Amino acid sequence: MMDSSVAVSCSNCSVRRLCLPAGLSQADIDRLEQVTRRKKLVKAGETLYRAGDPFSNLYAIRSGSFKTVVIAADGDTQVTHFALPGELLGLDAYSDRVHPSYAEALEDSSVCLLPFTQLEILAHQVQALQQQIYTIFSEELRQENDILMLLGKRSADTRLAALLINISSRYSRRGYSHSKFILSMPRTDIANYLGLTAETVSRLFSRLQREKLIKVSGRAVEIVDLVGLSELAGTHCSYEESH
Amino acid sequence: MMDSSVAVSCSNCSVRRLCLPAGLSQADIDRLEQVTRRKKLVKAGETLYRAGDPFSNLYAIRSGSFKTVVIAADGDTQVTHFALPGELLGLDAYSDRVHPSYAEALEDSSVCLLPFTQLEILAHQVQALQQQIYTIFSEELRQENDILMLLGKRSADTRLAALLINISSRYSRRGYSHSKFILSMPRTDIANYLGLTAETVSRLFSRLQREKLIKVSGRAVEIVDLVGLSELAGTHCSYEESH
DNA sequence: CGTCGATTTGAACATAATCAAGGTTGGTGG
DNA sequence: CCACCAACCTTGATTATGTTCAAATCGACG
Repeated sequence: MMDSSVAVSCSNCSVRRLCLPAGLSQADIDRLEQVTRRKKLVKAGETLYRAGDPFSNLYAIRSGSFKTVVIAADGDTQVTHFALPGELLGLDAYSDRVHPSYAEALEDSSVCLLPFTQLEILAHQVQALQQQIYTIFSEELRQENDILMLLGKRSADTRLAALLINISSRYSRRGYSHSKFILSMPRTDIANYLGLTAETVSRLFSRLQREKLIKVSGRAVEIVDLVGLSELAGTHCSYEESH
Repeated sequence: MMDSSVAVSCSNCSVRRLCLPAGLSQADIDRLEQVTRRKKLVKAGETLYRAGDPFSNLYAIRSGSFKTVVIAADGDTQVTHFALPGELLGLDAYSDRVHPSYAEALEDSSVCLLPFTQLEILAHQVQALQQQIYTIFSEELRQENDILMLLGKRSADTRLAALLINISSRYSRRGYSHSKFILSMPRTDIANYLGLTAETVSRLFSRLQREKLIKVSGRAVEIVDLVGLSELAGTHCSYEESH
């Protein structure tokens, strides 16, 4: 890990308000920084961790994006998450001390390493951090609920619409445009995530464009009719979850 | 809450080894009991909490079973969980301080009330409890991954097979037969959970019986060919997660 | 400019949804 | 004890939706 000497500081991190430091006092952030000194660069297509790897760190995404994938006994795979900057990876490994999924960078990315044992000790001393960890766990659970909702809905167009709304709101939360963004993942990953085939996803992009809800050009997406898309998705465009 | 005076003790609870006390010393359990004194009875069809209710307690199921359901903006519902004895309900409410789903008893049930604020304070003092809470959060996340896997798989028979295997292993963990059990939920709930219709689920039960993988009579299920069913489910029957 | 992977599009097919009856089961009251 | 009712479950016929297989096109990159 030749890049581990790179100095990292939460204080001047561009995604700190979305990450663990959110809501912490400057003094607490100073203490947090003592366990988050190391970062790691992961190139597009490389894995951050593999299924079965021992659990030692959580990873906070500084830049780039990842997909997490679980592998069934029969070798079948399922994309379970698309993770964006400020989001945490690896929480689901705690109980087994082993990562149940693998995380692969969708583009060149940078992550902070959070040694969990040290984080645990610090959380014991800093009440606000403890609560922040609970919050992140809980938010993760709630987000999974949303995905379940999405996959439970039968129609394919509803699923894609919901994913676009979801990604849009997450980009907007990062401070980027909520109407124009570049999807970092290929159609096959979107399809796998939504429980569809790549062909169907491609057709849906075409259809949504024909219906003047979005504009697509490869992985570049522009949401033209947010209200219409939200109605299709069934999740009346929720941008209020930002704060 | 007229039943709140009923004395409850973790020490002699039949599901303690599946619940929060798992792995705690007797001394720690004694302390835990001080915050878990109250229990509540919920009749079949009644709700334990509703979506939007303020978060104040976690609920540990002592007996019976529940479904948790999220309601989309368009009124559409999605069953997200079937919860059995020893399992905890309400964890996903932490971040918003509000329950994002409702929990309804599938049969007459009994739960322990765990006031989260008190639990949090105690966890701060008892390291083992703190870790147990992390573990439960993390297990919950991992379980959600399994469900995603399940919904992502295209074929309906695979989904039902996977659910049966999952429920079977959970019953076995409780000490009950893993080959014979009574499903406490109606077909419509199974269908909603699996992203199918009740008719399809009914046909699938018939088909799995015709193929000699199971025997069904209403809600009573017997798994005849566990290996065959596991192969269909794709999750090579995992009973090793018990300990 | 050529190559390879990713994407789009088309046509035939499969799977599960929908619509529509029947058939069970358990609880209630005569 | 039996009749009745209301949920719940099963089964069949038809239809809709998404998959599969196949081929053409696009686009990044050497």
